[in-house]
Amino acid sequence: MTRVLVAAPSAVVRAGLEALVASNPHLAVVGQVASIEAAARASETLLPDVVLIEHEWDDELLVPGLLALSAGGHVPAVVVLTENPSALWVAVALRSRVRAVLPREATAAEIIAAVEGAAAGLVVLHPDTAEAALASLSSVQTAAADAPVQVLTPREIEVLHMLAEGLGNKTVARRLGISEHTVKFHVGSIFSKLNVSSRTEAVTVGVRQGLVML
Amino acid sequence: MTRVLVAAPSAVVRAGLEALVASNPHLAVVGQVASIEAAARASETLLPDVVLIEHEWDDELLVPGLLALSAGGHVPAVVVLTENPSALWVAVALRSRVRAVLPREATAAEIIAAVEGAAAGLVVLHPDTAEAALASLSSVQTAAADAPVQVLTPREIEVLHMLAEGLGNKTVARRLGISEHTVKFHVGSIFSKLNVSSRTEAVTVGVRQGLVML
DNA sequence: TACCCCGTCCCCCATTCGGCTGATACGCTC
DNA sequence: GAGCGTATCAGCCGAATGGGGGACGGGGTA
Repeated sequence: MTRVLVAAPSAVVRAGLEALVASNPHLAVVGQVASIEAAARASETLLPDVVLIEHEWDDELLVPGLLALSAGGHVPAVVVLTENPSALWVAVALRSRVRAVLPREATAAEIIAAVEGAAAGLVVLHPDTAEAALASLSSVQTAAADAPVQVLTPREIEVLHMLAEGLGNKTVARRLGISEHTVKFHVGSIFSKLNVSSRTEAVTVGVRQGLVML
Repeated sequence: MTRVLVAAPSAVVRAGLEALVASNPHLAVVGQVASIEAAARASETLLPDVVLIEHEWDDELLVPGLLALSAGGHVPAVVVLTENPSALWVAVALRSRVRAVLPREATAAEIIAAVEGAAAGLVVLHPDTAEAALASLSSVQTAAADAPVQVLTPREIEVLHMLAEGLGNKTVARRLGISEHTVKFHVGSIFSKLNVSSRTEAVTVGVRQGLVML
């Protein structure tokens, strides 16, 4: 019997999830809480195998709670129902105890399967999410959406990597063994090719286009 | 009732998988075949929901068969048991109808969960595989590991998001309806909490720690 | 050869950034 | 009520950033 703890801010959603989970004879709901922080506390006494979390807002806000959930003596698997699971979020989540990420519109069968898979220690993802997440690792850019993928010269990519590390022009210059003026020139070229106007923006665009990986 | 077609070159393995699958009341084995090509043909008449494939050798040899399986009128989900699922193979497989990839040493509970997840249309992976696949996303992952993940205040996260967009302090100030001085204060707080010294570095660390998503 | 792109270097200059020392006010907890 | 954290505001200043301009060599291709 797999023990499930339901966490959702809305009582209606909690009731719905509990009914859905309890309909499966292999699963038992051992408790309901309103937040992931409460789930982390309740986890110590209820000892759930799986914590099923539904939440409303930014995925980032979930991170501290997930860490708290992984910090306790009893570490359950986590299933997250979220609005719009992005690839990067999934990558981060899987480094904690999150084992499944589903969109909130997931069907009953999907949620049941995700909970059971998570209980078995498997990673369960929605196809869209998985494809997006795994697409990032086939580093060869798959023609990013709008822009025809600006081609940076090898030197520019090298510089862009250092920008991503947060290095200043002077440090980049020392590391490449060239003058700071030249670095500024390269940075300027990157800006115009990526159609941005600040080094920080250049990094985000570079990451989005797969030019650099964090 | 989920209809499962078992494909494995070894009769012993087929029998084992059939027993394992049939032990679950939700699953029914509708047939056994010795190869993926045979599975593609049988799929047309047996109409399985899931094809459970166990195979011995290189994963790449499976690709033509997977394509055949996806080419027919009836397209089942596919669960693959393989020797050593590599990240790259997984990425490729998911673009066809493969929904689950497990090592051959997978436990009964894992296989059952994978079949059910695949039937529900979900992607199921073994943690090792998923981790390996997603590890490529972050080549230098030391930051998240050692640091106990500094918790930023909501306001700081808000500011960090705008930094990631490449906005300047002045623009952030206008957007938040606060003074530029206050923005600089928040940025400074972010720096010290994230232990960085430039806005660009703050963004990369924030992304790596899941505080912001690109 | 002439042309273009890449990489290198240089100057000037306005703007921005980051760090410093301060202050006020709100809400929470002890 | 005292203390702490969060959020707000202010001035100051040195350093870094970003955008102009022009110039030189080397490796390709037309």
